Amino acid sequence: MDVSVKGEYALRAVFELSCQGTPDPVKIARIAESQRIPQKFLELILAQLKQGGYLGSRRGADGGYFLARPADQITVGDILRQIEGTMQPSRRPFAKEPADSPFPELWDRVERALSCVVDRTTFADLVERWRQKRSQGVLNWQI
Amino acid sequence: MDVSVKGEYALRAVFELSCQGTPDPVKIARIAESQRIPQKFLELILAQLKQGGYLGSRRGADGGYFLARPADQITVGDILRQIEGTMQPSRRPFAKEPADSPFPELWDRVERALSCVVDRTTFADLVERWRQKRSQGVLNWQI
DNA sequence: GGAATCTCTAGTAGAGTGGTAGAGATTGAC
DNA sequence: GTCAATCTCTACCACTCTACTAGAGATTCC
Repeated sequence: MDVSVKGEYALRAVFELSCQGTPDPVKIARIAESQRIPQKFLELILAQLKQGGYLGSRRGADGGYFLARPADQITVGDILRQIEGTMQPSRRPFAKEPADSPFPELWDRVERALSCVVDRTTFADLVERWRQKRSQGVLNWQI
Repeated sequence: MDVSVKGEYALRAVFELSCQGTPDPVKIARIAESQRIPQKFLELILAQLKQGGYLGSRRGADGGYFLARPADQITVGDILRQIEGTMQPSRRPFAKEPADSPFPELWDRVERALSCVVDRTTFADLVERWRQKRSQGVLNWQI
């Protein structure tokens, strides 16, 4: 019931871009450093997110990646689905189950519950909550 | 974001025992057959569920496994946690994250949403829903 | 005693995860 | 036009984990 490291890296990268506010491209190297993600691995992840239409990029000096649309129009669920492939708890046509079983309905419920969180949380929400927490509470200027 | 095959097998086995109604032990071989689970693999799973206190067993002729408590006192979440270890979407102290990040809170929300489904669904619920569906709708007597 | 059952310890093939390596294509600055 | 900085593409790989399998041992009931 867990998210892969790759999925977490993807979320952190998009979060980093969402924090920028500006549409200027950010270098892979910078994202890798500030989010502590292995750079070559991050390259693959960002390419995949670009393929999904969530990011854009520019090559050459002053190149980098940027959000392809505003942060309030990208959800956590979008990114997770793009990286992990799906969100269904059970996507197995194999593990032969008796045709008549109570579990498909259960998995539907689980998926809807998950969806309620991840498809309603945008990166704009994440940035906002994070800024609020920073301004009120524990002061920690690591980023 | 998925449940392992082992976890599914565990759920199906407990469901099978819950359907019995009677406290008589059911043989591994019978559960394996009716739920189409590889028998030797199922042995390991049932032993683990017994360790967790959800099942009891008896050896010898007329032996088998049975629920250690009533089906309305065992939840889907109990079984999943016993088999999968946890339900947190992210349990990684490695993947070094900046100390100050919006994600732990997100994972908490996800876990609570999941919990709402799996910790409130007992095996008695599953059996009841399944019986209702059978009596009303698609008639299918595979089990 | 013996048959039927659970129990315990090992092992294992294959897929998947989490990377790394390096050459190539584009861009911007000079 | 050249050079440096950057993204892009293909390939590879070590390690872990998943989903099993094998087989001998311990109990129980008749």
